[in-house]
Amino acid sequence: MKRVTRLKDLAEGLGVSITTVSKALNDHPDISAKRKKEILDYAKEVNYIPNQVARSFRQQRTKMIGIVISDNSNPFYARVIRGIEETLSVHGYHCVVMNSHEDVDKEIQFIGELRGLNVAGVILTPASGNKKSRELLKNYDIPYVLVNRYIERDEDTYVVLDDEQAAYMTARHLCSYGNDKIFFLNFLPGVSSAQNRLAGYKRALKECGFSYESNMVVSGCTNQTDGYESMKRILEKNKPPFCVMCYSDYIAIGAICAIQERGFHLPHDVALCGNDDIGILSFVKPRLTTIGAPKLRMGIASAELLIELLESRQEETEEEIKKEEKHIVMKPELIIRETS
Amino acid sequence: MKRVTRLKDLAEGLGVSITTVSKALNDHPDISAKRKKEILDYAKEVNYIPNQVARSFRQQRTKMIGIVISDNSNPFYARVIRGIEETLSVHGYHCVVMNSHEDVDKEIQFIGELRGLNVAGVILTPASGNKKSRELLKNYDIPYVLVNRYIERDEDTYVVLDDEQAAYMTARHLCSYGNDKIFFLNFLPGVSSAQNRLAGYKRALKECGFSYESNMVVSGCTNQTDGYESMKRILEKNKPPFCVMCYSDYIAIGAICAIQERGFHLPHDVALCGNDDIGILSFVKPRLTTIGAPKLRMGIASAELLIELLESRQEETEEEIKKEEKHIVMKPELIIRETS
DNA sequence: AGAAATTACTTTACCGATAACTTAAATGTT
DNA sequence: AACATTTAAGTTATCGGTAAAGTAATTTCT
Repeated sequence: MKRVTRLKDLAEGLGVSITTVSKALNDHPDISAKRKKEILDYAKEVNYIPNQVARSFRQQRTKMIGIVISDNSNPFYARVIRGIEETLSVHGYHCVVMNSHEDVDKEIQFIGELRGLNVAGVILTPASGNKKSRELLKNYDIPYVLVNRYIERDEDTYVVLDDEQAAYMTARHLCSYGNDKIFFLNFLPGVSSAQNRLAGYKRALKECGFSYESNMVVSGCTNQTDGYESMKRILEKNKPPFCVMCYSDYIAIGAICAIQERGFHLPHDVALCGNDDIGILSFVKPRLTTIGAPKLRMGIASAELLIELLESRQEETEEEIKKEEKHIVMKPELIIRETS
Repeated sequence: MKRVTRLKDLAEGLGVSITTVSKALNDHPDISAKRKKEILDYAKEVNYIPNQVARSFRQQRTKMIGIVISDNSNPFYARVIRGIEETLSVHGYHCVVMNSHEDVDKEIQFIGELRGLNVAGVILTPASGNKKSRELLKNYDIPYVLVNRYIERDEDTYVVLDDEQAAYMTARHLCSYGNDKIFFLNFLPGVSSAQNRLAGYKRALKECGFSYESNMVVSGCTNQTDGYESMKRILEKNKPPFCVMCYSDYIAIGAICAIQERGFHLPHDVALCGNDDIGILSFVKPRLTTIGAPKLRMGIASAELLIELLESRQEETEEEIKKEEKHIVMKPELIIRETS
């Protein structure tokens, strides 16, 4: 079987020019309906697949989007990524996913690599409030959307959860236990979501007439092990009953493990809440009280925002670069189950 | 700041030819050490990033690898993908990850898209034993490695777990309960790993003198919900004590939920085993007995195999395409915890 | 009817990098 | 010194597609 991998092969097979074939495949009005059909049929018959590399090269823009995420092994991001991918694929885009593992230097390196790949845009979960990433993206003139976290509240285009509200709801809920000890196992302090959660936590305490004590907040928990270790340390110095709110379900699982190991019961001795509502835990006992986040919708929304940016850029002439930044803040939902 | 995005800009800035710059950056022996340093320094100073699209186009091969995985939201694959990505990135490759969601048609569509992207190679978790995917990859002349599953035992290059042995070990372990009822919540029947697990299950039963009854095997379980529903149905017709082995930890979690809802206890009433040893569950009570699979190593091994294929292809002249297929079968490890 | 416009194509140029080929100067050999 | 070889460049062609500019043939308009 002769290999048909180029427009040239199609053109020769049909006895027309390369441009005619190109225009026909791109539904250009220059080509008559009859010819168009003829060419499309032939292309299909010989299973022609256009060379995206050549096309990207010629057009100076690819249909590739870079996704820099802090941790793809977290089912939370797996859902977000799925939303992104499915939305982008409808528009003919593909994704290169990179894992920064919360490392800003890696994040910066990845942005450089994505620049080299001439990606059309980037969706980024910034590893911290470090402005270098934004600077690079602007410098390289790559449209971007931040997801789940922002670098600065009033800059950029982003899709986040209302973290302040999420933490506020959780803390208010825990306050109802009438117990003034509410520990907070928080995430990395440089990250916007962690900062907003802390703010929501403080607001709830204040409203409920509890005093904020910084030694009740543990910063820097990222995974189950951190949750487990932090909880163990808390249990060494504090006797239940008390409450615990966790930045993520992952942290919560580790904390629960430590609590149960000590022989305490949820929610009787310790009332505990997670955050994210990752799917697998809905089947695990004790069923975790958590904050439901619209993970898939966050992914979809950020992809849609990015596509908007890309399309507006197509239309606009050099003069009028309308810099409309959009901030989408999604509503959290408190899901009360068995641990509180 | 003047934009320096092309070799041409570097060449003009330095007063040398484009080719000289290209050769210097690629460490070609033509260029003198002095000039090379001069060019490299300048390129670094102005933060030149080579245009991979142009390079890929010219060289007719990209540094992009397609990964078609059946479900990236499963932490099992998240680990495998991480191993793949980290290994490939060392060799300068990037990854396009696509989710087939166990749908062969999507898988086939993706392979076509990857062909259009001119990927250098593909790592694939085939959604079934359907040979079309292999045919396409061969037809398109794309080097590929299968991971976690194969299409046919003696074909292709693949990295899998010894599923037969994994199921055998699990079933033998459960046989020791002296209870002749061992239910098996298995995966999709078209998938090699599910077939091999069934074979291992049968071998263990036979060795232990138990008879194989097909109504004790439930096929087609893919997630927690399937595990939950299947277990519920089993409990309607069967009274504990009995044993259950699950194709995955996900299925196991669903099954445990159903068992506990009925008020039965693990492992006293029901002894149950999962498979995969996904990280999050090591902190969940009751701690699941499972099969440890070297997920990261499977990813690394498949990436290394693919790179081998790519490099051998570079060296070999058209005549001698040495078709060495490699099959890597990794050893499973039984991790006995609290559910058995 | 003759000019203008439209249709349906073809020809040409080009995107950025690199491989193959060429050239000029420096160096080595007898 | 004459010629061969090596070194360090520069020139040219090219990958596959598409945008822009050209060109005949046909249709429309006044």
